[in-house]
Order: sequence, then C-alpha cells, then structure tokens
Amino acid sequence: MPIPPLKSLREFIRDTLLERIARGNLPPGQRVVEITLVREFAISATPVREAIRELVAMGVLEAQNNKGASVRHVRLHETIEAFQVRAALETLAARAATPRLKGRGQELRRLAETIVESAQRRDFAAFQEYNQQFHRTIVEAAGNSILLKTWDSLFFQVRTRFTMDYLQSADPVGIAREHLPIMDALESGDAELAASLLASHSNHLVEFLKREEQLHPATRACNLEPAAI
Amino acid sequence: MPIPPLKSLREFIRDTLLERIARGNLPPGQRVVEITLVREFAISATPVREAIRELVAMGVLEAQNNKGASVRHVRLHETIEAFQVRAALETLAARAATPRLKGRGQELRRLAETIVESAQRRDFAAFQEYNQQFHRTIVEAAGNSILLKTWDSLFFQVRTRFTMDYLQSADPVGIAREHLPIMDALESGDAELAASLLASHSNHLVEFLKREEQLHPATRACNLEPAAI
DNA sequence: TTTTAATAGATTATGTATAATCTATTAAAT
DNA sequence: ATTTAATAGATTATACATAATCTATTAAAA
Repeated sequence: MPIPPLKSLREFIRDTLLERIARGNLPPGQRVVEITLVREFAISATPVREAIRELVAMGVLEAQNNKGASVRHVRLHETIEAFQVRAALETLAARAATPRLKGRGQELRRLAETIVESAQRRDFAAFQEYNQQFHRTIVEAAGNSILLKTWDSLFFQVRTRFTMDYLQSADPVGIAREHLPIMDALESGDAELAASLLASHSNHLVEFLKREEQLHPATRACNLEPAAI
Repeated sequence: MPIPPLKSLREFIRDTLLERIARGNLPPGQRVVEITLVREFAISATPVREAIRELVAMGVLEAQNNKGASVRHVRLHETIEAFQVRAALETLAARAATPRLKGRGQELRRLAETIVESAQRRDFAAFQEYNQQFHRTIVEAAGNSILLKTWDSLFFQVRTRFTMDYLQSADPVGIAREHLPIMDALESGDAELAASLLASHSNHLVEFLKREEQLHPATRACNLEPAAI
C-alpha cells in the first residue's frame, strides 16, 4: 500500500501561505506575522517560522533580522529580467527536448489549441494557466532536472500582473497562436527553428514590458496576479 | 556610521556549516545532526534547525521528514546538467554584458592571466577560484540581478570533484587560455562572438564529463571538492 | 544453522511553552 | 523641536515534551 504522505505542520503552513498568496488573499507588502498564524491554527511558533523561512528562501516573502516577513513586491523590472532568463533557459530546453518529443506532440497540440480557445473566450486566467503548462511541458521534456528546477524557480517573478497586462493588450489571439508553429517545429524535429521561435515568442513579451517600463517609469504597481491554482 | 551587521545565531550556524562543507570537513553523505550542533555550540535547537532547513532549501543538504539531513551527493550527471544550464545563462550574460564591458576589460584581463598562471603552476584550487570569478564577473556585468542569482544557485552542483578532474586532464593551460579570446571579444564589443566562444568553452567541459559518464557508468563517486574559500 | 519477525531501547526529529531580545511608537522632558 | 524614556508588539532563543525512526537483540520459523 502506498504510504500516506503525511505533511509536517511546516509543510502545511507553507502550502497554505503559498495558496493564499497565489489567490491574492495575501497581497504584496502584506506582513506575515508569526503570532497571528500561531493563533489562527492553534499551533506553536516553530513550524510557522520554518514555513516563513522557507518562503523567504523561495523568494516569495522577504524578511529582515528581527523585523519579520512580508509578501514580496515583484517590480516590473524584475519580471523583465526573469523573462529574459527564462527565454535563455527555454532555448536550451527546445534543443534538448526536440529529439525526445518527435512524433508525440499530442499533448502539446491539445495545450496549444486550448490556449487559443482561452484567448478567444478572453479567459485570461485560463490563458495564463495553459500557457504555463505548455512551456513547462517543453522544459520537462528536455530531461534535465536542474533545468526544470531552475525554470520553476522563476514562477513567482513571471506570473505577475504585468504578464496579464500583456495577454490582455492588443492581440491576445495572435499571441496565443504563436504556440502553434513552436509545436510544429518541435514535432517535426527542427530544434533550431523551435529554439528561435520560442526566443522570439519570449522577446515579444519582453519588448512589451520594456515599453511599459518607459511609459510608467520606476514606481509601477507590482501585484502578483491571483493564480488559477 | 555603517550599521554593524549582527548575525543571528541561525546565520552563524548556516555559514559555519557552509564553510565546513566547502572545506570538505563535512563530506557528501555525512549526516548533519541537530543535537550534535546544539551541544557543540551550546545553543538551543531552533536556530540550528533553521540553519539546516535553509541549507536544504539551497540544495546543499538533503532531508526527509522525520529523518534528518545530510550533505548532498552531487552526481556526475547532475554536474553535467548544471553546466548545460550555466552555459545557457552565460550566453545571455555575454550578450547583455558586452556593451557594458566595452573598453573596461582590465579586471577580466587580470583574471584571465591569473587563470593561465595558475594552470602553469598546476595550482588547480586557484584555477577553480579565479575561473569562477572570471565567469561571475561577466554574469554580474550583464546587469540582470535574477540572472546573477540564478547563476549563483548552481554553485554547489558546479564546483565538484568532476570539474577538478577536467582541469587536471589533458591540457590545463589550453583550457585556461580559452578565456583570452572570450575577453577580447567582450572588450572589442563583439557580443555574438563572445557568446559563441563562451558556449564552446562550456561545451568542452560538458563533452569531457559525458565521456567520463560513459566510462564510469552510473555510480561514479561524487564528492564536493574542498574549495579555496 | 540461517533467516525472518518482533520488540525494546536509544537516537533523532518535531512540536509546545515560555523567556529574552529587539523594534517602533508614543509620551515626557530638555 | 529634538531627545530621552517607557512600553507594546513582534522576533529570536531556550528548555522541555512528544513522536517518529533506527539499531540491536531475542525469539520463532524455515
């Protein structure tokens, strides 16, 4: 029988906080106070603190010595940087994934179609979600566990309101359709084409965000988009 | 006056453990037992536990629920994966850093020369150290803080005995000299040349490690090289 | 005899309760 | 107005209790 994967209290608190942050219940800047959580869940402080520290290590919370933690603001500039890094990672991913994906592109095809449909329905939460899945599938297929972990670590910087702004701007369906040729290239085994299509796909987003940065210099608002987890 | 950056006990323990691991005093697989550290430093368990958890989050230790932590084994395959990711990151770094480095290459030049000298003296610890500095300088110059943080996060997977094996193999001075044209390209402002030279520089290492993997399949030893910190 | 299973004791991790320390805010004093 | 003192709130550290895991020994079975 499969062992029941008991969560420690630390893990429970960590996941609860992550969920609240993802849903937007804990907005950026919101303080995360130890004793409040202790009282809410009627447990002791140690697991709460460990959970908070873990989220700090993940970059989801920020903390200073003796001053406690709060939900981290992700600035527009940070999102731009994160997408530039992600693009570099996905170039590697495309090259490594292509030979492994050749022929079996059903999953990607379904995702790409779902993304286009979501865009047509203007269901941007679904767009975000399936878009994330599409890209992650490629990275996963590369078969490099460190690549995957590194890519995953950018989640919080990437899934922001700014990204949502991009999807809602100008031509959502056009953006969604960019996934189709990427998938074709992967399926047909043309690694270099897949890599360069993925790169310019990311680049469109980066260019949009850089224009935003020009328009609203420095202190642009910076909220995490409530995710559709 | 510059505020004295008091370390918390957690930070002290964390840094102490990191140092011991880097020096090789705590070899891979070695268990890191809470109560032992508690007794050694005559403090309470909480800061020790927090330090351990932080190192687990960093990937330096590994832990399971209710079983404790130990120094993580880095397998050859993991080092290969990490260098592939690092190469992708450095491609981005080279492109972004080139315009910012143009003209002011003194620092890189000094480092590149020091690397060659270290190779000639067969001082491989120094080789490792300055090599790391050379690459990090480029990544830093790219001016993308997330890129830098991501690159840094690969440190533990990259600084292994396998890397040392590569430096000591065949032609150390030849490997060291590969940094010179990279530096020239950066200084002269040829971003694409710098990027492709960096890529093949990494690639030589990856190819070597893959040959090692063929020769010693699966269960190759996997120790962290005592670093010259 | 060898292997397997059960169990008691030791070791270690996890959780609780509380004390000490630090930070920031407000009120009093210069 | 600026500084100092007092205080409340929150973080960090301590000491202890409980629960999980491991180890070695013993008993039973093959």
